[in-house]
Amino acid sequence: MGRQPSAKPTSFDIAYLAGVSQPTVSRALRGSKSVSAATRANIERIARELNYTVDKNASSLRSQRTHTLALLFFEDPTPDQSMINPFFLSMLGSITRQCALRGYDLLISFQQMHNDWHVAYQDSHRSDGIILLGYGDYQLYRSKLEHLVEMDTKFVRWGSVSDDSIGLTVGSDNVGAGMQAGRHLIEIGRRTIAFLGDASDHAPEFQDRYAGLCRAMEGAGLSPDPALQRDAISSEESGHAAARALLASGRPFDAIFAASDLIAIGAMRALTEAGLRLPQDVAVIGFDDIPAANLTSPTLTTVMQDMKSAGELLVDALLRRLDNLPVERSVLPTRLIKRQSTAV
Amino acid sequence: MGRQPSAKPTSFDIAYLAGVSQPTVSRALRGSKSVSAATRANIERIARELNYTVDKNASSLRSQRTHTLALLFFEDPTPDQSMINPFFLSMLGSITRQCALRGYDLLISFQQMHNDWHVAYQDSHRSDGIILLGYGDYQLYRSKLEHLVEMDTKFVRWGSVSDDSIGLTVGSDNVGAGMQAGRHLIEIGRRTIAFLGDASDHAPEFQDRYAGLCRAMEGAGLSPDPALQRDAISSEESGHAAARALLASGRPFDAIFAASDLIAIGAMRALTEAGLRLPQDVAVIGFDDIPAANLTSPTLTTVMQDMKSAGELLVDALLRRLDNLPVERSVLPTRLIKRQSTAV
DNA sequence: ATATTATGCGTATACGTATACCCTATGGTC
DNA sequence: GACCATAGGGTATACGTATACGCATAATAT
Repeated sequence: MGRQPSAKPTSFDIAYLAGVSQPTVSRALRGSKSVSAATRANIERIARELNYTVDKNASSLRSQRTHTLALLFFEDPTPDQSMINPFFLSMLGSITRQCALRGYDLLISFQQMHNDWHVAYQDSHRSDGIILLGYGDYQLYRSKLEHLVEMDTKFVRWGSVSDDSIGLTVGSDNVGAGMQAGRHLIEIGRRTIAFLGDASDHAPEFQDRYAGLCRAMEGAGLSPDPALQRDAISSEESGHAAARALLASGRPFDAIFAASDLIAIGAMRALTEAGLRLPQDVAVIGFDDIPAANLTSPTLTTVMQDMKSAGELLVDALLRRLDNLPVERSVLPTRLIKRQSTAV
Repeated sequence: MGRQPSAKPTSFDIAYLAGVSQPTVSRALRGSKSVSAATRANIERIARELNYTVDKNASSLRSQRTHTLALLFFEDPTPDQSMINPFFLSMLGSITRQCALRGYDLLISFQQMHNDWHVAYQDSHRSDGIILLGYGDYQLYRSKLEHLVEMDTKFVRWGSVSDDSIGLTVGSDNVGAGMQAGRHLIEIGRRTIAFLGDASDHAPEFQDRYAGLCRAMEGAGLSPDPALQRDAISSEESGHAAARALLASGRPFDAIFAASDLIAIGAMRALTEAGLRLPQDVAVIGFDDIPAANLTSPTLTTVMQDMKSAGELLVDALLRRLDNLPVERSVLPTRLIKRQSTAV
């Protein structure tokens, strides 16, 4: 529209045109009720005509609120590689959308985890709070989290929601998800179910999924065989190696529950290479429902996490934390997506 | 380390402790050479001890430079879906890394394209410049770009680097890539090569890839058959539909060059469903080298774009533009990744 | 020895907004 | 008719940093 090619208008310009003072402009545009309706309407009209925008820096400096959140990925195995776990990417979409809805900007960083996050983002007033995402070495992670808590950094994280978790956490019901997967495999007649994924306390989410599987099996009168659990981190290679090791052990099994789709995909490759038929010989279930899960052959049955709610809850929890409102951990239900890899 | 639990230190605090004035602190920390080495060292030491960080808002307000870039995705087909083209995600990784290296923060948004970007990011001093990414309706896109140019918004975009392109552009050598793909198919003995992808000027990148294919064929004495080109947007469904239509036409072909991996994957599914053997009956080449390309069966031969350089060049070009340095469009070479879908 | 320039730093102020505080005119209360 | 509350908006100032300018002192030139 009719826009001045001149310098950017300030609240003083508007004030002058409206015949009021600058603070009145500020009040009017921020919705203060101590401005008459007529004055406000006039100011808003002029602001629109001039294409006025509040200067973010000045506003943040004065109010000490940036209306910006920082999203940080924590993932240690691939410092240089641009390969990001596809699961987190769909989370990213969800979070950006929610930030936009709530009127917040989103700053993102894939940098390696270091101790200076509070400095880099909060102390320098780049963002009001931090969202943490990522798998990785949980022990290392944990010490960093403790540091953040100590520094009184405002943050929320995605992860395993257990009692001892540090800071404010939002996550899926991993135990429940494990049960879903286990029950489904049992329903289709499988009795000896292997689990691929780190079950130590280095990876609480995987641990929970395994616990859920075990509970489902016990509920059906089956006893989980610890020898059928193999460690794996969330990568295709790791899944491939774990499945090969399992096969090499000679221990029979008729199903695999993998702690992530990447693991499952690697495992399926190993099984196929070993001449096994899927799902007749071995049924496979993954976790995350990444896009590739629908492309494998057979297509992969998996547990889908509620990404849409995840982003909403993460952002909402963090904003409540910033406002010092009461806020509790959230646990999200999951959904089983049945595909060919368990279709008998 | 020994950190005051009190309010955040300012440059005045440092100045007081160092026995100098606040501006000297600012100069010292910003590397001005009109500060003696001794004074600077002392100031830096105190700043470190106090865990001092420059306040981003105050700094940006005063200097009128935010040291922040905004990354905007433009993709119209899926306004609500969180499904993002995997290709752009690897670009995202590359860009974030480069921003970090250059000392810039990255603001990201997946919002729908609208006319107010300059307002939302540049005019409000949220960022110094904008990076545009995305496929989509090019005609619509084009009008928006013209608007940005008119508003003197500082931006750079990823796309087809042709003479009439608007604004500063960085992109792959799509014509050259098409030639690479075509030559490879010809080398393995294919003569009737189909192309799946929009070849109209709605999608200049796809158009260029098709042009490269045609040039390769003509160079080998073959004449491209226009009937073997079928429109498709970058999605699996679209690729599936296009391939089915091609099969239904009854026109024989022994190879497909798809304008993107997603299209190729959809096409492979259609071919398999039709009982054709890959690559014996039909060889397939995709584009982008998304992670899933290595998971299909057969694994997909594809053209890889140089993501690492892409991020570097985009960021570098934009920063040069911000500094009013001379900057030109860049064209990046591509690399053919041979996999099973063309292994005869 | 005087003029000249560079070095190192302090003084003053601008960046644009938000908010605490104060003031003026109403209107209603007894 | 003196009294107080309220609406509506002005005045002053703070947020923390960066930069134009000026002014010494010291270094160099002539």
